[in-house]
Amino acid sequence: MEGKEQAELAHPAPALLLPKTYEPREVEERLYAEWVKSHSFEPAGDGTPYCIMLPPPNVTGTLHMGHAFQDTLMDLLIRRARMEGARVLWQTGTDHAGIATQMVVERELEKEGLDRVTLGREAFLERTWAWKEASGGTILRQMKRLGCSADWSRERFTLDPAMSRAVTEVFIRLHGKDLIYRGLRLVNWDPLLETALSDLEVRAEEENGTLWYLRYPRLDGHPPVTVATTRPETLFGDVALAVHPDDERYRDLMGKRVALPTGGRTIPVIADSFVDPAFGTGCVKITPAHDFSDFAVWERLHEKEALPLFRILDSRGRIEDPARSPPQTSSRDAPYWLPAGLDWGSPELGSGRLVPDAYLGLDRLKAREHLMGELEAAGRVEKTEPHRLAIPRGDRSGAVIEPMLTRQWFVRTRPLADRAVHAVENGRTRFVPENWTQNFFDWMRDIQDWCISRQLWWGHRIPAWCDDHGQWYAGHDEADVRRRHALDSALPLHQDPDVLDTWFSSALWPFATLGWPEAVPALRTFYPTQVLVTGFDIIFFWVARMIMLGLEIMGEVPFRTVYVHALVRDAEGQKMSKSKGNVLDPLDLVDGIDLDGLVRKRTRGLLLSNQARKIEIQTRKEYPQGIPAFGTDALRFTFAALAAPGRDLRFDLKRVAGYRNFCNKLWNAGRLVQQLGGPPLPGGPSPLTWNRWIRSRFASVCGSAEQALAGYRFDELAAHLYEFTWNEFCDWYLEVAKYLLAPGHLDETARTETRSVLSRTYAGLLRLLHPVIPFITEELWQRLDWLHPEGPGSIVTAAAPHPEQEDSDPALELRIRRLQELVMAIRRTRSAYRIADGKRLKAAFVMTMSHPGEADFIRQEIPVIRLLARLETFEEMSGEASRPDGAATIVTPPATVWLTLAGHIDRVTEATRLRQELEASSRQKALIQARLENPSFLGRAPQALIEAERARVTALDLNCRELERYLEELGPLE
RNA sequence: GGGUGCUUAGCUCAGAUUGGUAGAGCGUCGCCUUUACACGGCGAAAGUCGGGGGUUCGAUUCCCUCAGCACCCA
Repeated sequence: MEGKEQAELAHPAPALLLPKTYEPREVEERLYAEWVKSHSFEPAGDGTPYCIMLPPPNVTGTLHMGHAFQDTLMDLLIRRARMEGARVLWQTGTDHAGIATQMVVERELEKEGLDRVTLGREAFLERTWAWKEASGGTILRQMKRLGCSADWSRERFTLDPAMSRAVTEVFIRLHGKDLIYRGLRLVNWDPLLETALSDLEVRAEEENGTLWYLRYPRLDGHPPVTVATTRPETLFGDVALAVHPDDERYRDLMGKRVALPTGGRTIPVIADSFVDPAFGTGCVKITPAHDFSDFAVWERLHEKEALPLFRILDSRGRIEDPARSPPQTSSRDAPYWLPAGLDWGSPELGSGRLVPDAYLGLDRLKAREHLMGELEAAGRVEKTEPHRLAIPRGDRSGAVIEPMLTRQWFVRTRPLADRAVHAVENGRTRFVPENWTQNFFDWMRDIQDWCISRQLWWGHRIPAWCDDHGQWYAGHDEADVRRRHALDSALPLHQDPDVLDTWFSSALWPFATLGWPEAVPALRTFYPTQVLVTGFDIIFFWVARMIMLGLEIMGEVPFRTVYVHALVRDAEGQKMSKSKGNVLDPLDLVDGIDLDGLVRKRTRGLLLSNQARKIEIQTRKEYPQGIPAFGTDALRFTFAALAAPGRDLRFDLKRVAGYRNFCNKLWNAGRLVQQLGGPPLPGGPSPLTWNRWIRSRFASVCGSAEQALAGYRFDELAAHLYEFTWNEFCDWYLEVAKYLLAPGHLDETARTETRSVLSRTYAGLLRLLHPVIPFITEELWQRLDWLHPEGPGSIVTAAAPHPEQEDSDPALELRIRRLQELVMAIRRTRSAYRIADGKRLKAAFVMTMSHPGEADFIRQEIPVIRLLARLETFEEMSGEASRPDGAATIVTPPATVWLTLAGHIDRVTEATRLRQELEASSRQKALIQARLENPSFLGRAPQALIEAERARVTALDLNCRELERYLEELGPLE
């Protein structure tokens, strides 16, 4: 850079100077567009591959705080890796979210007076695709506002043709290895959505229910037996009563038959130790098609006891009678099983009528009411009592889930889970924090087969065809099926109408997005990926399944590390939810929102008006001013700072304000650098104390940052960056630099050197901060382009700063720390006497006995100490000197200072101040002395510790004696 | 019922693979329009580290136990 320009830099024209306050909004949109335009986010170079898979958000989704948090952490890792020179891919895309999306479109249809059945499958799917094209990109657009540096050119959607091919191929392979099978089993059935759900899509909450005690008449003339149930309406599906084998009360009942309380059908009484004799009457009804534990009993005993199995609810949860019209499902075979010798006409099955006419077609709850009325009237109800029970509800629809007997497709998880467990045991994948490993093992050891068929239309159609004998074949299409299985072209085949669980395709995300089954370079380069960043709530939904299928299909785990983060909650620790009205939209924190806008947003679409009122009141109280615009960087820094290991994190708006201030601080440091900084010269240790010090501190913070990142401690990373930037660089170095660079304090060489170190350190700091706060650092980087003469360019691809060994100077750091303590002690004293900062005081000092060697250093730094402690003079006195009149005494390790306070000093304040310090010191001294007098301590504590404690006592003792001396000099207080 | 985690300053949270001196942000209080920044500067107050017991020379940290809270599984 030319000398003339340099001079201008030191005194930039006002127009060129940065504005006083950082204004994020304009900066962010402009810079993001530039980044995308210059392909900054696409893999480049030939460095080590580094890949993160974005957990694909639902196409129906909008960005919530959890996403924003997660996205920030991923972007931080990605940006840092890019600056390390890695070949970086952040794979992005969305998930088709079968149920959620279908619900959205069905609701739209409903408004038009249509429904999907009248529309037909083809038209419905067309409609859904149209919706996806129009509205499916919301969440990805929002991610861009957060600065996410994903490779948008590689965006994928789980229903893309290429993804579908991968899904089909995996299905065919697993089916061929008998890892996918079709089975008659109980599944969780959502009667509102009319589909099966996996265990994980069901939430059980305790609700108030009733326990009904029903009388089942005995056929042997004894009084009826009483059975307690929470689901009386399922009695039409009863196939037995069960008691505990050791239950003496029912000894004479075992093996006998009883009648149902209505309808007259008879069932046997069987013994099984699963029955809890303490629950109800100790005798329970067995309804295997509608209860998971009853089904387990049936599986154990149906052969021995000749128990049939049939269901009495249809897909919408209405009573049906399998004896009259054997039930149909969407698949080709019926969900029932009859033992040899029984058919629907047998008397044991009600001679063709399991269910009385009056109940047919009634919804299950209606049927319950009706039935209880009837039984009450017939004297079949002994009593009812209130009962708390866990009610399962679909996490999408909220409907009460029915355990329902259906035929579905399942993944045989046992062998896959075993390999996944091995992979984690062998460290091929590790969890961070580690304690999730145990959680993962526990679930994997107990894993149930995974029901992957869904009775929906929106999704990957199951690539399986059935012939008329119930034989199933998998293939890419019908022709492929015939070819693979050598089937005659005349054989009629019907494709399964169902689709696959969305999570099935999500499980293939890590390799399908990279191009599998094609052996493309991206797949070779980026699989397995480095790290998966995810919440613990989907470890089982997604993480475990990706590991299982990754191992099965690719022969290798999909990621080396699983970083499990906490879930974001509101400031009170409540889960954020629309119905609670405590949701924060991350973009409202970025751009700000006024109070009315916020209220409108939170109450829109709520069903209950009193709920809306409550939320409005609460919102107006909590955010009387609405939410100010904090900018993306402030939000990102907050997320990083909150990312301590743990299960949940409370999100407090005040934190964001604090980090907005931090950004502004950094910005204004830039203003000062703009005024004082000079062209950065090639490195090498500086001859000047403060320059050497800041370089040493910078090296140290670079090291700490590296270490924090390696351990995924984003909170520590944020703390280190914050601390260095504000409390070291700004508070000390910039203050000193201002002084040093003022005219007349340094010779030309030293000036140039100092201006260089100032610029070099600030530029390094920007690079260190960039992964966390990309926008402001890029803006500063570009506006202060002379900071990086090696080329204009964007900070996105600048090199990450690393600790430079030659910069590190721990001895100097220690000296400066003592100097800082001296300065702070003087400031404390000033503050104790309420001296205005503007007032310059005179001070004198004598070096303390314990640090005579520091004298030269302190002498040399007298001008800086005068500046920092706001002293007019700071003169050394000889060791024998005594306190000047009207001076306060300050005792610090390197020196004792007399601060002239003419007019301010008063003996009471002074004595109090000194006495307090003396008390603190002697308390500490006594504590350590006691320890040193304890023979067990001397005998057993490590020698180094003992030495250190002795040294401390000596220092404290010196300190105390000094203080005592000056107290004495003050004389007695009257 | 089984399991996991949490309890540290007024609030929100670090710290515990390695036991010895308790940390941050916000808030509070005092002083200050010092020409980078009032989204600022300087300073201060504030903690029996949930209760009890044990191990240890020494426990906020390790072990046991109790209480409260949260979540997961049945």
